[in-house]
Amino acid sequence: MLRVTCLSDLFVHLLTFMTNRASLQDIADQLGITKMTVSRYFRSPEKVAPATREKIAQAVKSAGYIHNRAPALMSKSLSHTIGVVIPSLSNQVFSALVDGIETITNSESFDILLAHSGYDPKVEERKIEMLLSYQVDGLILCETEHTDRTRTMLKQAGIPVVECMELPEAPIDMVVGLDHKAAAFNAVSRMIASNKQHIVYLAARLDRRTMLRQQGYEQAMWEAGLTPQTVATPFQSSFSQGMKLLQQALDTFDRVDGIFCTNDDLAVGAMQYCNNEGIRVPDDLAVMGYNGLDIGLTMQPKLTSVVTPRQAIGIKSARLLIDVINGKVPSDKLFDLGYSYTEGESLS
Amino acid sequence: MLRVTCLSDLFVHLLTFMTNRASLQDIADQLGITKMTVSRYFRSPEKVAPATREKIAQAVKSAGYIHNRAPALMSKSLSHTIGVVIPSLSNQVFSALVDGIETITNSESFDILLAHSGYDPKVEERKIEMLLSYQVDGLILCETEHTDRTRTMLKQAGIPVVECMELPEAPIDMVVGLDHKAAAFNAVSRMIASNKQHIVYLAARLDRRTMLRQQGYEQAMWEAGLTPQTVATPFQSSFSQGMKLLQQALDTFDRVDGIFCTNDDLAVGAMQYCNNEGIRVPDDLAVMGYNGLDIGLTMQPKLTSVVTPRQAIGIKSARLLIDVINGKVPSDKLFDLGYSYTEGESLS
DNA sequence: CGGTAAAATGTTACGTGTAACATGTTTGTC
DNA sequence: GACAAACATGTTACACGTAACATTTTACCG
Repeated sequence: MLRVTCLSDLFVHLLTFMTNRASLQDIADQLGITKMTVSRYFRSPEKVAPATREKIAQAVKSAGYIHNRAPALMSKSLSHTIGVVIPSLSNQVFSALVDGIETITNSESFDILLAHSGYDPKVEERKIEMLLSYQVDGLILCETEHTDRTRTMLKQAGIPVVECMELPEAPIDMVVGLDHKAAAFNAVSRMIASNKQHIVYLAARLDRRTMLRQQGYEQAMWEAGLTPQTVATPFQSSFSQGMKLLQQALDTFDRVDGIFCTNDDLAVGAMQYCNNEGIRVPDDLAVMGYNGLDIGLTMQPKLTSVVTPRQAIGIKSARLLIDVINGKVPSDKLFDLGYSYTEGESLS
Repeated sequence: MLRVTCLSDLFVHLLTFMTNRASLQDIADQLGITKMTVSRYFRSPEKVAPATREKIAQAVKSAGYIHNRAPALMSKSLSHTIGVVIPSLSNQVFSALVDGIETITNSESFDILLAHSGYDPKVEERKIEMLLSYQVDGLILCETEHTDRTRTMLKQAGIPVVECMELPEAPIDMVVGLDHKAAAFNAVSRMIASNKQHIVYLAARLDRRTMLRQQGYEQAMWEAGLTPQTVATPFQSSFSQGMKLLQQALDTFDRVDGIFCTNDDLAVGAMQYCNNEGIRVPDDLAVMGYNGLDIGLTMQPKLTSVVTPRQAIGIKSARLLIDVINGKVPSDKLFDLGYSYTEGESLS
């Protein structure tokens, strides 16, 4: 029952309704109860009498109350929110990762605050600072290169952090990923095993993961008594970069009978180039990609590619992070989730 | 100068430092000043004496203070944050859009809270509710289908909203986009003008934009006295879907001499299929894509595609939203930013 | 120096949901 | 109908950065 003792009270109510967003107090006033009961209605409805529950539900609906998490953020209790920083918003690798993360956060009633860094540690620093200012309970980062300030901030923030996708040399806290160098080594060894000798590494956007794959590639070549040869561009990788890099490789080196591409974008671009130029894959040129994206399987022949378990990495990362947030002690701080291959035909 | 009157004071300081994150008060106590001065150091440093500034800078650094926006969110003042909901995290269209948005937010010192809906209005509703709970000053949405509850919430939230990419029938507030039906009509008319008569529309993920393009396609066909024919799948579009849909079109219809694809993923998949099957583009089959992504230009022949000005849409959306947040009255509530074409060769 | 303007710093109050504890109310049992 | 237990609701205090206003300190000039 709305209790209005005088006209000015009503006026104040109307005014509040017009200008400010409704608060718990507004709902409570309207029903002649305290905001605590309304708060309980949201947090633990079973503790509110059914009749009251009904009244509140109606008042909440008519007032259009929207939860305000600001006060809760001020208390030291958990915000039930984790921050996720991905490098790019147009890469299936990270969208699958976030999908994995969300299967866990949804079932655990955690929220995600998402930010993207554009592969730039300075931007990552800024975004992490923003996420910390929202009092997130934990962070999932997809890169392992961080500014000094980022490392200091994270140390002082005192929240759990998962670095994922890769196994960093200097982990901040926990790690869920795979060994890109080992994967590259294995992939190139496969190419060599199928009698390719003049394998070139195609690389773009020279970040750490690209470098690690290069190391694996070079090790596999040296161990087989072959000479590693690389063409690289600092630009963002793309299909057209893949075409250009293959062209450049063929121009630069006497013989090329295989290419190991740092990702599927380059590999597909390169295969396009082969199609256009009449180079037969895999007879004239073996092609190995990295990531195992859908597009590789539409190629003729199908692209052979290293598959990274990105959804599983997302799931494991979120699981681990939330467990630690909830006070569990993890069995380990590092999880290597390995890799596999697409069933392609571009190798031999 | 650190003023510690007794040992227990020091102990409390240490304890605070160990367990809780440093607050403005902690910094102030350490320096024997009030937190207000420290707050000013962050908000308007020019109002703090240089000597004090120096001291605070040092204390802030050693304490590892990280700004906490929770209290500010409780005041009715602006949070200088806008929420952005995109449908997908692996689509160049939306990453370019966000890039555009960020050029503006960066220069205006606004932060972005990002969420993704997976093209699902129910998920969009949840994400919007979350963003509102963080007291964002405005919202940019990339879809025009919303649940009833979303519309109610947004009305009651009383913040400006920009719907972008499209021109909705029932706009919530402001709109920045383009007319997909008109673009499709124009694109198909071009195909007809280059003497194609049996043009099939290839569609996936049957959302509103897909439908609008279908309407434009059908209108163009009818007006030219031709019969529209569509093959569609409810699944997410992908390169392999493009292959399948073209195959299906060729199986289903007697003659097909052109395809209009709802996006470049399908178009590229379809062109792959042509490459694989020896269908000549554009002589046997004209192909028109939609979005103008990089990959289209690596094809042989280059894909002709409708280019949507997504970066410009992002810039305009953010500009408009922030202007309104800052109290300006916009000259208009709807901005149609048009479309253009890639210089492709897949048409004629 | 005196006095005023400007600069620097301080004081007070505020916003709002919730934990922890306290009080009031109903239910059920003998 | 008395009383304990369970249930429902209320009370109080708290978190912390900042706007608005108040006070103190410094700078400057005749």
